[in-house]
Amino acid sequence: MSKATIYDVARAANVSIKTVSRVLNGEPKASPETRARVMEAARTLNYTPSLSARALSGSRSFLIALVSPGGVSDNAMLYVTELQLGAIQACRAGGYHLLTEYVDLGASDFGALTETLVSTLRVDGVILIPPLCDNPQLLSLLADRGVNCVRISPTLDTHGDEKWGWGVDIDNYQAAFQMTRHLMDQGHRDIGFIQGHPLHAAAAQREAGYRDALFDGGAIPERLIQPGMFTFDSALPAARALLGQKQRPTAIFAANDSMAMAVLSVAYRMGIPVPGALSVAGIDDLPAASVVCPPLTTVRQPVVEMGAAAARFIINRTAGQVGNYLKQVFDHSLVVRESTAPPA
Amino acid sequence: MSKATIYDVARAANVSIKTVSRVLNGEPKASPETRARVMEAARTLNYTPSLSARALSGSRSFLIALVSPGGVSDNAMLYVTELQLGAIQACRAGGYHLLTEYVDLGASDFGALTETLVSTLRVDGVILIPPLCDNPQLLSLLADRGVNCVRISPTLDTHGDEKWGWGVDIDNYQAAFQMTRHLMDQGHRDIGFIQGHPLHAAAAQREAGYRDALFDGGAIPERLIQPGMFTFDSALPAARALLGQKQRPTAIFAANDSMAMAVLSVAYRMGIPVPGALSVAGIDDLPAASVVCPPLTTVRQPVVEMGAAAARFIINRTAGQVGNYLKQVFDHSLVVRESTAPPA
DNA sequence: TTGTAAGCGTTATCAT
DNA sequence: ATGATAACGCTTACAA
Repeated sequence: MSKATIYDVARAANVSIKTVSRVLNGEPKASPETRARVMEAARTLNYTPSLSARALSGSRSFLIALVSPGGVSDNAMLYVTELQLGAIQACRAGGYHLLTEYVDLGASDFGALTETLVSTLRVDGVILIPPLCDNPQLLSLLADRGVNCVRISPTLDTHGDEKWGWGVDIDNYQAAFQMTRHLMDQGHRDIGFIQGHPLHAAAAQREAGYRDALFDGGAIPERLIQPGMFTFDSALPAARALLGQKQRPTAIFAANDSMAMAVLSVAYRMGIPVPGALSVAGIDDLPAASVVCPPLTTVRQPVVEMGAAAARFIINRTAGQVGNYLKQVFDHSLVVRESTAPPA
Repeated sequence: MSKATIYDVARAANVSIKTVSRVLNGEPKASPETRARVMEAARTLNYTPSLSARALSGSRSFLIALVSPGGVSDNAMLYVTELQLGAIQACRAGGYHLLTEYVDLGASDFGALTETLVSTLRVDGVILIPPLCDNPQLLSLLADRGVNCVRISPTLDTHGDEKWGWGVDIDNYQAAFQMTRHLMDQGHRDIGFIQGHPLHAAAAQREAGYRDALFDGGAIPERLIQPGMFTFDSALPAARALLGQKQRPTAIFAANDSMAMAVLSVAYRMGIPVPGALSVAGIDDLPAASVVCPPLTTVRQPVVEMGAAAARFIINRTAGQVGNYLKQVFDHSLVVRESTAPPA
């Protein structure tokens, strides 16, 4: 009924608690016979070790914190759910558990957050969601305390310094390049672009991919490029500017899905049929992307896998394995749905 | 640099560790003077107590687990993010932390999950997302171990038995009733309805609200009511059935937003203008609801608040306060956007 | 290969 | 009002 302890197992298996500990932690020294006896005892007693006790005594807490920026209401944040799913799966596989914490970017006390993470929780690592993963203050606070950080789609250039943590990302340049080429393959030449948040490196990389793909011999008229902030609302004026031109583009490529949906919305209001008179594309493959009308052509990031890789990195690192790569780049894939078609 | 312990604080304040513990836990017996000295010492030392140590020694772990069903890819699950946000906020306010766990509904070992929650993590409570919150096996496993459960939008009737946990919900009947009336106020009489998952009590309650509002004197032709499962895909055939009728309804009310979006999608493909020739409404106010074309009229649940209330309940419960209410019903609100309008 | 004993940093039980 | 001291359940030296 009440929880079994290591002593109960030791007694049942007729060994010392140390032996139980050894067996359960997979340490080498233990005779197969003893090992079997201990395993058996643990199973029948329904024993699972106490995390608190392990953490208090050992050097690991078996806890990973996923830290997201609070106060973000845009649905761009939705991929966090998938990231979390991947992280949880990896945690389970490694006997770890995932804590979720939010930080308000505005009036936030990164010092207190760090203290909580390090002293109270003693987490074995932290997964940072953008734009937290690019906050130099938070990053250095964590680095000073020796916390393993994994940054999701990191922007801030760490100049190869490992102390700033490890990162997972896709090749944003290639993703945008390929999407632009997809549009061009369909016959589009007048392709508008809505930029992402200027402080986010992914934004610049995506714009570069667009520019390089489109350039291909001729200069790009600046009227085709409009500013955005990665949010739905920020793309509304950009879409209006693009679609209000006398010679309006036959396609618009937004730097992410939230903004592409804004384009869809503006086109809808202006009575411009998509993809009949306008093709629209984004990047991210948000859950909503397949549900809007028409379903959005976009680039899919393996977000679940990225979350799992992030957690795995921390787990391996804590277990002593030293992965010395500073960033892992994942494969993306073009998802062609109905929002893109050859121009009329 | 390295973490301060209660001993460091005791030494700095020139008291015993017990006194430090007392002061920090707000226990009554402590002279104001001593209290001030301890607080001061704790502040300057940047001391935060170790969760592991507290959990190991005391009766609380300061941990709450949010358990979601895994393998759910429908965007209906998106409100979990908001629920989580609320729960985290409440946790922070109470010195708690939120763990997230997933369970695969298919091949899931609820016993192992329970053991992890109870023995390994020793969580102070569990928040259960539908349809987990209605799984009798899991529920009784947790109840047997004395785990505080909070069920989100619970379905399974617990006949007022407190051991099955507490619940948070909205008044689904009223929500559907009001939405139907909104449609009727606009002049609609031929209002189609897409049902929710048959095993989910909210589905039945919403249907009842719809029926009662619409009935109002005359019987409801069964052709107006089509089956659905709360998912986008499940509502596609239902929408087609409704819109394929010679005398098609002038409005469709889907039991949730995911399905309402499916209606939008089918109408789009059939060339039926919304809201010109068809009004569409849902329930939930998913993040995507405001982004689709046209923006969806729906019912908003205070999901963030519900998450916070769930966590708060567990925290208060663990702290000894006995809230003996079995369910808290939150206010919903009609969100009228552009997908509903008077019939032509 | 196995066992003993000493922490880990708290809370809780007694005294004082 | 305050302080020793014993748990709590484990890992980690250090022996045997």
